[in-house]
Amino acid sequence: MKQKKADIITVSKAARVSPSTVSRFFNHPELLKVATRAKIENAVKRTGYIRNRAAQTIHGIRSGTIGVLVPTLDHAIFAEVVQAFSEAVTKEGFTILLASHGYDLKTEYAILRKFLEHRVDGVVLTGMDHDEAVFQLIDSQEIPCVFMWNYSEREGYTSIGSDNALAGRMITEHILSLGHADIACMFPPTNGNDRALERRESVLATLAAAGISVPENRMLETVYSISASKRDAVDLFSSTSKPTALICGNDILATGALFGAAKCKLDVPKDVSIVGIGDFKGSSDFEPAITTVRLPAKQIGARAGEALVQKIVGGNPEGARSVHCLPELQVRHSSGFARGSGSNEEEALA
Amino acid sequence: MKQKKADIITVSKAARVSPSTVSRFFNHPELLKVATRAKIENAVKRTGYIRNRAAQTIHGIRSGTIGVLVPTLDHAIFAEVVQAFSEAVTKEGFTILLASHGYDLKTEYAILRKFLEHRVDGVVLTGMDHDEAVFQLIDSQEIPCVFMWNYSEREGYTSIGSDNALAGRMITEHILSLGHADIACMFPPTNGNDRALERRESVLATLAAAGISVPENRMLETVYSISASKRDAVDLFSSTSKPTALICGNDILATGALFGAAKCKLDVPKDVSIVGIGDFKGSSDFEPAITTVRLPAKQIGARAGEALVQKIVGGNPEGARSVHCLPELQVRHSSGFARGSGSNEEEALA
DNA sequence: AATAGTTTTGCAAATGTTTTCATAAATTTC
DNA sequence: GAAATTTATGAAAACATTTGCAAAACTATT
Repeated sequence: MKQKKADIITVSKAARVSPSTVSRFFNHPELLKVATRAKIENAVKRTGYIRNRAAQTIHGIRSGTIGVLVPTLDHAIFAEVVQAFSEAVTKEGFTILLASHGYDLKTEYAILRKFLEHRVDGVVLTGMDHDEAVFQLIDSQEIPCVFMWNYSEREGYTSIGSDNALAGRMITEHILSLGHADIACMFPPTNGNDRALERRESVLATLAAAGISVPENRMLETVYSISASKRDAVDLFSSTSKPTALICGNDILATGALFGAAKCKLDVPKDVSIVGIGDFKGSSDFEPAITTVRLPAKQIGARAGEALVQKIVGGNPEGARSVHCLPELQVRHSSGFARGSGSNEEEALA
Repeated sequence: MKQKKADIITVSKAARVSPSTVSRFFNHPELLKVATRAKIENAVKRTGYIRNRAAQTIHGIRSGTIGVLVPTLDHAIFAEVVQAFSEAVTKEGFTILLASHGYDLKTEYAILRKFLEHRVDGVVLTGMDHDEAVFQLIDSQEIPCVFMWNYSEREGYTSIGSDNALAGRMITEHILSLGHADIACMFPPTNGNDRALERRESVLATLAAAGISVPENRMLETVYSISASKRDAVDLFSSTSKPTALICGNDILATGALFGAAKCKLDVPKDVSIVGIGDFKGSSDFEPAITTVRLPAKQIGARAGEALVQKIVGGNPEGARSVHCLPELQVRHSSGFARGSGSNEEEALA
């Protein structure tokens, strides 16, 4: 029996009431008599009816969806942010439409358009580095929008995240405070990735301010992967003159670098200090535990979710202010005093 | 100027054609004269019109969305599967609706219903362990559906994934082949997680078949986290009689266990062999590289995506057959011969 | 230049809901 | 127990599209 999918009319017939009454059953049940409610409830069961949000949406009712746009889910950190975001908005009844652009800003624009075709109630984008068309589209469509991951003071937009430049400065100052002067850096490619760019620039600037410059061959550009960073670290550590410290643009690179050091039989932190940025999931349990700057991914995701929901249901699209989730230096065991810097100090807890 | 959002009528007026013509411009452009196309194209630009998929959807046209349901994105492995899936279906013009149920089967059912309200064109679920109502709903709604991650021969459903029991057997046989008899196990809680359950059962069964039973205190139930598994491993390794091998239900647990071993100054694999299941991202680069059974997450995600698209656009909902993505033993450096093996031959009756 | 044949376009109905307004039913009040 | 209220329900318009059908505008043919 090829019965068509039940619609509200099917239900209304089965319950011997009008379609409007069935609609009210779902949207304003308190307006119905208990008896009528029961009849309809029963009819819904029998017919297997499932409401059609598409049909509701064309009445200007919210679609109940939020578009989430990240570079990739392959980096655990974004997955974590998305998970936290998702939990925050699910609680309020929203479902997320998810897509990744692979660091391609044109793709990002195309996806945003697609989200708008689906009439999402709001969107979250990652970072502040976007095609100009993206900003224009957001403005012209007046769609509630939050930028997450970076904190930025760009006028007229809400961003929820951390200040990556600050994070870069913090980790660098930590390394400097340990007396290091012979420092190498390892950062991911920065195009389409303003987070990485800001970190690198501020690390370099902080070093420069301390009178330290990083020579070309100590400045590694390494794709985001443990195997690549392990390989590059092995190369670095195999050279005759090793640096006393390696600052990595994120904890994945630091992890790989630590494996590289282990492979080269280097003792961390005695022979070399290795630090990251991000404080990813395994970082604190690593042996040795990784010194890093914590960027509170879960908090960022959750806050971004709340802020966006606020914009959507709170009605005041200007409402949510940007919030800066402060980075926190986590001094652990992968960093120590520079080789031959003064005497053999004990580990100093700050 | 508070101009309302442009709809197809706004465009039709701007282009001085009828709404139907505008509709055709998008859906069957080849039916229009070049001149008309140009007029409309121009009008679309001027008005900033964005198509409304919700309105299309109520005509029975596909919504262009696929519902993806995973336990959580916090486990990198699921994020990876989702990423691969997403890439596969995005290529075909679909957008994904993503939600996680946190291993709660009732929540999963609720989310599935929500997906159906959004009139997704298809759904992917993780694993084969679901509320009976979930299967009923899928059957009654005749929605294209693929189960990913596990391979199963359950009649009438398409599953794309690996055989977890086989994976468990493979890693156990490897450990046995190295002469281990004093074996501990560490598995995550198994409720709502058939993958973990199948692995554990088959590991235990394989050991039993070899005449080895795992005493209560060597059978660890550890939540999926590096810190928990590190802690539990430290406890295990601190006891007076250490096992010669530890089989972990997944690579995250194995990673934590390796850190635990490092903390206890144990040499892996000389003092103890530690193996996992999954072959997660960092596993091959870990020091020592982790012996594990590879479950091809990327492949599973991609295949699942292709299969589902096939079901949706290919029209034949029965079309896509289940596919088994074979697990592969990866022998690396975290496993070795048992301490003092050779003299340790217990009664081996088969 | 009239006719037949095509191609292009518009009209109007249809899609599955919600909502306003009006009416019918139930309840309260005197 | 009838009138006045209040509450519950239905009819019909509205939402943003698509599409079958018919009319209009071209082309080709003679």
